[in-house]
Amino acid sequence: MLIIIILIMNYDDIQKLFLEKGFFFPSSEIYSDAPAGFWDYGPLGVNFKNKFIESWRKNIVRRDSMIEIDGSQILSKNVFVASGHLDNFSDPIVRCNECNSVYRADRMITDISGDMISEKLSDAEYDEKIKSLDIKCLKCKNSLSSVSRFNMMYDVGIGPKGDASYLRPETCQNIFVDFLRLSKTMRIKLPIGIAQFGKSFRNEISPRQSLLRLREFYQAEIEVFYNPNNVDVLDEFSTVSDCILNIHNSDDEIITATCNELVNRGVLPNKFIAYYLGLVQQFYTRNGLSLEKTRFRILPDDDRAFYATHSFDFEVLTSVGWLELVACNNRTDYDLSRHQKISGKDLQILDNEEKVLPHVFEISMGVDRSLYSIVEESYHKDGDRLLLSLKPGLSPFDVAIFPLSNKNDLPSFSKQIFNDLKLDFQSFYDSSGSIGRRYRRQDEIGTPMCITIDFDSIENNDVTIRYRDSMDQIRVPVSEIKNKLLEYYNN
RNA sequence: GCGGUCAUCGUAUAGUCUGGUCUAAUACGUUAGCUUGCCAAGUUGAUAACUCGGGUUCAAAUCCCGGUGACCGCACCA
Repeated sequence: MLIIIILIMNYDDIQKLFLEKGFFFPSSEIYSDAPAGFWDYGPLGVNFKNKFIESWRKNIVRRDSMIEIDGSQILSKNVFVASGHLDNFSDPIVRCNECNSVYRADRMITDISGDMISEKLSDAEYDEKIKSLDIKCLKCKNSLSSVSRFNMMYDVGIGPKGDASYLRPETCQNIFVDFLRLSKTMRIKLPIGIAQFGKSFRNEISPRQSLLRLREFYQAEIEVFYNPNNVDVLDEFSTVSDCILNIHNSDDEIITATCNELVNRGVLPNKFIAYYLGLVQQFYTRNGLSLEKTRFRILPDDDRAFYATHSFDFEVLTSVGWLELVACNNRTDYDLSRHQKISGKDLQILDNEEKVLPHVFEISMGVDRSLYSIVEESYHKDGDRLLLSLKPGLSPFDVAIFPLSNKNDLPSFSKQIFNDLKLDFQSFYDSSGSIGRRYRRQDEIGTPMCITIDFDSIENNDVTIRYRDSMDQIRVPVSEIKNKLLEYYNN
């Protein structure tokens, strides 16, 4: 009996795969002053990311007839005055005058005085408290500087005068500030999802773990605008009512049940929210994360972002612990009312004769982290074979084409097949090394099918298709290749 | 940002303590042949590295100082 040992890979193995195969690598790598937290996507990473986003478009955006925008990454200061990021996104910090240790002023005062200190005080109020409590550096006991602000947003000077503006710390603000025009030009009806995929920027104090904590990263966000008086009338709910979710509640219990049961038992507030959580679960299951390793964590009051009334973090269990992939937040009318106030524009729209300021439910996906998690769960060692079992449609290459030998007319015949496929499928041609080696190389980067042309191929006009997961081989006529590929990818 | 540990071909290691045959080695990888012809075989070549800057010294991968980065811990994580 053959025993196949399947070994699970950890963070270091994934990192090595990324670097060696050109998925991702550090930005500005050849310069010694390359800052941490910035990563470039290599050729395989780009293909993989594009396919992941295409799956997001197909299975969420197009499925629900959402509309998509692609907004500017630099936004005006007023956007962030309204959004609250200028106030809430900056931490009050103090610095030791001797050893340069940095502390959060509010937490330090809370720890030492024992009283809860708000993070919303003015700098002068913090200075006052530090002085009256005679707080010194925790490490070297020397005096502390006065309070200053560390804002996680990158500021950008515009034009010769350097007018203040910022790189967006989340993609969704574009959606809110574009809402007025979209509502007037796109004939939208509530509920309507507005989607955006793009870069966000946060000046993390200490980025770590490559793709898991970046200073410049991809988000795929959906803001669902809805009428708060009308949240339970969603026809589509039936498509997820039997979808099973793991809910991790604030009492540290795990509740596993269908969306329908979770609403009926009051674990989830309504069908509207349950529907979108179901969509997220279905999307990730389809793309390779198993239910057993995923959960929605209900965030307790003190853990939620400043704009949210309900928050559910979709998390996945990886070799580095539970990792947040998607933040699902009920932002209510926080954003639109703030933008309405600061901009002075009326952002209400008509919904069945009723004038409403829509509420917003947000599904904010961290793309880089999602890609990492999918690779970690898909990558394993099958005997001595390294195998990346990505789901159909996610692999960097759809198909690889190999002439068995470089003799006779095999290469030119193979090139013809390659040229015939490469516009419709992400194809890869390789003629060097033994055939086994070529198969293994594709296994490791997840290519699900390889086509081999042998000495009989020219005469019979047929090829061998070899499958990644089973290693099975089938013989098909050249005219059948595209059908076989479509059969696999539409499965 | 702080503290600890660390940094050598694409990757994993040797060499560093005790400076000098280090003209930096080995394996895997990559690559060009030969061979083979459906699962990382064999064989002959080739490829490619001392993190960056400064200092000590007759001589630095090796010792000293600083920068940058990585890992672990603290803090941070909208």
